[in-house]
Amino acid sequence: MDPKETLKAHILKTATLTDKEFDYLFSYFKLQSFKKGQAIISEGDRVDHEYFVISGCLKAFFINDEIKMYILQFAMPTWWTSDYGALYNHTRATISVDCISDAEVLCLSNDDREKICSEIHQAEHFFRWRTNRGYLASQKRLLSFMNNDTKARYEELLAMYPQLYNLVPKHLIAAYLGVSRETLSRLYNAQK
Amino acid sequence: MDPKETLKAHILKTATLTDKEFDYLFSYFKLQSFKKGQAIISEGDRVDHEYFVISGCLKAFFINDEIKMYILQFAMPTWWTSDYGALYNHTRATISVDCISDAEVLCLSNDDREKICSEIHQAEHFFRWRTNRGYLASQKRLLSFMNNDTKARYEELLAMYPQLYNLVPKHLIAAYLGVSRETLSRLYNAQK
DNA sequence: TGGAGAATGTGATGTACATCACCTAAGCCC
DNA sequence: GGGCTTAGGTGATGTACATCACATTCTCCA
Repeated sequence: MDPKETLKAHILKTATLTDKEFDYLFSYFKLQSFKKGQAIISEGDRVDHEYFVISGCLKAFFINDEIKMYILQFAMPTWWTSDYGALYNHTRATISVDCISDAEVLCLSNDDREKICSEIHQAEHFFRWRTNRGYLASQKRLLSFMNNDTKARYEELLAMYPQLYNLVPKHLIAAYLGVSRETLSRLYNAQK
Repeated sequence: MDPKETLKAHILKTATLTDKEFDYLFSYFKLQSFKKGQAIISEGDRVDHEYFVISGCLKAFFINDEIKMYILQFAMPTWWTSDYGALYNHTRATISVDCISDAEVLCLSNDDREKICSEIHQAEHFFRWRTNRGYLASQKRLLSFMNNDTKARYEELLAMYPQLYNLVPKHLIAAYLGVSRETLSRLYNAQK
């Protein structure tokens, strides 16, 4: 899993870039490694990077009342994550990101992204497409929230990302589904 | 509320276009008028346009089991709407759009948008920004769903769009909040 | 390797909401 | 303007889930 080749394959699915253009674009990314449990963005931080996952698994989450955690996204290889609200609006982080397992990520600063987008039309095209995917996924999840009960959402999640079942502790799956860990436990232990 | 000037002001907030470029871009939009109650997109339709609201109010909604309706978005002037999933993936509509009041909209086809985006870098920039806004709004709403109870979400909605209170029947507000009309009724009639 | 913290299971109880049933009042249309 | 449709209110009842409390098992690192 070469970081550069991983990103290249990912971008070229959507945009048409010459090798030279891609090399230029790639020069703005920095590779970073994190250990399991390590924080990448913490609530209150200044946020100026977004992250492209090369290996491992991150979570982007929100903590309410200093008590309850809600997971917005599990970020797996070739996924992007950050606190995009804070990133675009230049506000402090309300969403945190940390590592569920050891992870390697490519970092890109907000300023550099905007610079690349203004210099390379196809890069702007790529980022439009990427945001669009995120928007559709978010809308789909919102509908699923309104429309399905917890059990259906749990099965939907595991059908879509079977790896999660072994990779992620159950209380984090509950935090993604928006239910208590007790409820989730009872759900899949009800034998019938 | 001149349609052309409305769109122009909207786009120029984000992108830098010459008058000539804007005129060219605008030539791809078609103005359409609809009556209260009229459908713009119905479930099962082929979807190839998106809509920019000039006047009036639309709703984008999903109907489950032929019974329950969930509202994804109220679309007011200068908002964009469509079934974007169907539009981008060239599938049949699962989300419908219709008119809560008489409305005027500017229509843009998916093909024309992509053409404009590839021809005018700043147009691509605009549409990236626009999608980004939608993504952030959708994520915020998702968090609100997980984190807040119905009453808090109701107050949040009215604080953000006070016009809705008079413009939109209560059972549609309930369908946006994802609760039954009875529950919503009891909520704000509880005197305490 | 043993002990502490993390992850998970399970019972008892409370509550926010859905659902069904029925009622009233306000548009709207020939 | 009389009847019909749509919007909205309210009671009774059921249910999915939260919460609290406690027990058990796993994991990992000093």
